[in-house]
Amino acid sequence: MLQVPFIRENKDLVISRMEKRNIDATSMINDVIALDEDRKRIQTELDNTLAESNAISKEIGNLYKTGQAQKANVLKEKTSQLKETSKELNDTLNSTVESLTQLLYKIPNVPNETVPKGSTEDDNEEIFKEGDIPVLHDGALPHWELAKKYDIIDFELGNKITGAGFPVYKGKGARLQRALIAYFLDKNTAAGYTEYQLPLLVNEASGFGTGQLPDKEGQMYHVGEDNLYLIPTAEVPGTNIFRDTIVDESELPIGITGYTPCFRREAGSYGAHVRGLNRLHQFDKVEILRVEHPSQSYKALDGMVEHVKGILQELKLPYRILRLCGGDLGFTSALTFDFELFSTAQDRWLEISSVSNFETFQANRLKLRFKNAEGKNELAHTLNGSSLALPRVLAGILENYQTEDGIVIPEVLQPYTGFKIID
RNA sequence: GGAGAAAUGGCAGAGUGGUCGAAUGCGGCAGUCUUGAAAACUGUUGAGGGUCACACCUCCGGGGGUUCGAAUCCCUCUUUCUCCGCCA
Repeated sequence: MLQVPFIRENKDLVISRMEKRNIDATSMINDVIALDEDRKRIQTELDNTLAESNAISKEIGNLYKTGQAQKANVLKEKTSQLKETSKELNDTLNSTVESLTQLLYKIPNVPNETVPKGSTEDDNEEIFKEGDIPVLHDGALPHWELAKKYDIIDFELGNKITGAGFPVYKGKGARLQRALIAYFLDKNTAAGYTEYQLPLLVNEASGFGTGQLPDKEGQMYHVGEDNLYLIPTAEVPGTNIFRDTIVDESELPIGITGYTPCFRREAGSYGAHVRGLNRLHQFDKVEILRVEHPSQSYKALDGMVEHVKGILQELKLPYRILRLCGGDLGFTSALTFDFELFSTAQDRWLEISSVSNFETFQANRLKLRFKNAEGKNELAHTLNGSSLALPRVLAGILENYQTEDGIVIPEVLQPYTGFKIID
């Protein structure tokens, strides 16, 4: 959620940057400013009424103490009018604040100046590409065929137990998945991130804090009985660690990492592109999150990109990095880099990581602040990224590392799997 | 799930109708002293709105009510603790 003072002081900038998202924000921004002025005006009026009424109450107290009950009773009559006025003003204030808040919920984050204007993923800007695309032997298979051939992932079994999008990993498939999780966590902790194990169900306030609620609740599975949501990403419980907190400037930067399953309803996405591991309702992911001083957050974002690059280099997988265009940029993000892995057997790029700087957009909802050098409380910046999302990395390994003798395990993973080939 | 108790500032903990945004202790910060540190002493130390700055307003788990006036009384929700039940 954007800060009203920021909107007020940077009106033209906000409107022009929103054009990158193909949004004409003019009327929304004007409404925000107008509503905020209303709010201030009503608030002041209410404050004055309350001040008067407080003063009278104090006087009544004194009169009673000095035995002047008659005079006190006269004053009491006066307050009933004030009470009525303040009640009305309070109602007006509440509805104004509510309108303002509802409007602010609808306004996405201001894109960074480097975000290209664009409407679809075709307008994303490729900024880096690395890794050799392997030449596969004749009869190379897509990962869902490989999964069946080597009996390491059973999609039909998942259908039976739960439904589509809940695969069952078996034997070396399960072990490879566990190896990847351990490997990612080790890489992240070696880079200074503190490992966390987080709740997989979150309450409304948490969903609100990171921006999933109120508008995107259809993406999450909801447990109605207890009004809890299954997490779509570790970003939600991980970032909400810091909800309603004021950290000391010396504690920054904060880096945490965590492995969690992720649950996404993915309503409405069906078709050829969701075959196999490409799009699931339940998948595993290792996430990295940072809380940064505003002056350091873009440097930190670059650092996260470099970190993820390092992992993909070690895995020797072909990948590219995209700078997302305004149209593809998430609601809460100011700048996002997507990592895509080339799936050789499918001949297409698969998104495996998304690294974003949210600036103060989440912090404002979370009330995540730090005490700055002047002793003032200031909103911190939050960032996060996948490091990495499991299924598509697994798909990429299966497809890119397949040989006629079986699937070779990348060298860095062998200490984790305990085997060198799936055959 | 049943019965009871509780929720106050970073922490501990007073406060049961008016001058309480809140005693006191610890912690934090600044200063005095010291070569430096510790100790001791002195001062300072919640958040938000509002203002050029003051004033002023709101907040004692959340919401509602009683009252001229609520941290304090009533209702309700949530959470925590204790006992019982169940249980990985």
